Amino acid sequence: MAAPRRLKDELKKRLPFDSLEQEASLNLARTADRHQIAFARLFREYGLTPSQYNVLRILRGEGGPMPILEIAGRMVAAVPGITGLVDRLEAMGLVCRERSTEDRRVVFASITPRGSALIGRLDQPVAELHGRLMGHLSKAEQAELIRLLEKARQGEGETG
Amino acid sequence: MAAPRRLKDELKKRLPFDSLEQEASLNLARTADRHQIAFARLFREYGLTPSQYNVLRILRGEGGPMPILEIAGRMVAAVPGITGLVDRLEAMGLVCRERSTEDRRVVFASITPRGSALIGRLDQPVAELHGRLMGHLSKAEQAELIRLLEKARQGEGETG
DNA sequence: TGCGATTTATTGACGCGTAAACTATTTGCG
DNA sequence: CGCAAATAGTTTACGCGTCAATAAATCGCA
Repeated sequence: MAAPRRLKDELKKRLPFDSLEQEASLNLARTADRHQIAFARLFREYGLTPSQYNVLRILRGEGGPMPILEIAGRMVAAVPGITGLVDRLEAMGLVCRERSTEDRRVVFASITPRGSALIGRLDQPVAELHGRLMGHLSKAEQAELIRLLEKARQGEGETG
Repeated sequence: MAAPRRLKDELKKRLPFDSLEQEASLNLARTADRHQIAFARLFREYGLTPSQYNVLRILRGEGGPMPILEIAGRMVAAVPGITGLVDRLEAMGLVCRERSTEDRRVVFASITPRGSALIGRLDQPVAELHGRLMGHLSKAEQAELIRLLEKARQGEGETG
């Protein structure tokens, strides 16, 4: 896997502070982490984790029952994690499961009125937090940030 | 905690897609996640998790023994998590612990030669991955992205 | 000096993400 | 039809992050 011998191999110790790419990369990670923590705190006030909120948002957006794997597909999460997530949301009464009659392998989940009410109460605070975290960037800056982030996401599907 | 009654409360259902702030926020989260996954895959090839690599980098940068809490302080992680992290790294022989003689509450950790060798082997691939993830942005774009991310990090310490 | 508060670190409980193995159901191909 | 392959979901095992509680050592102040 390692690249064949290169001069750079000899120099790889004590680089000054690597590269602009690395600085951008680390800034991205750090900023996202900070923001994520702020959201996690908000959600916790309502008894939810970020993942749980995410599932509820997806289900509300869908409007009706949705195969569990499709929920997983819209999240960053891999397949197996979704099971326990839905388990807990079901135990809280925020979603419900039902097996498909057509294909009995498929399990649908949908948001309950109670779940809907809960994230409804979160809409306002969530919007305000988005505003607080990003609002001191001008609209032009936000648009440029979005453009750069989208571009930054295009360089990561090509090694696999 | 909820803001007093506003017209927006009545309108809060079925917003089109909220705001530019939200779009920026979600782009940030999504992009960082994708990149983080790419790094996690790389680290796993070397038997490390991102957090473990992070600890090793910090210890290498420090050069010598370092109080465990100071390691935690340089990471996103909260205090308690650092213990198990160092536990495992110690079990792998990549770091070692030693109690301070001056203040016997303090536990120092330092990187072992084996730990140093391991992340040394990672320097090149890590740099290459940074390059692959960010390299298709021009230098000017990277600099602008860094600026915007740093600015985006300034709006999140003020609620308490 | 002595006792409570603070600091440093650890432990335990819980939720999440990931990989690997497994079950149940459906599909496909001979 | 019948059995292998694919698909949907779950379970298990492990590592990490967070909170709450605890232990050990030190500090601080009467």
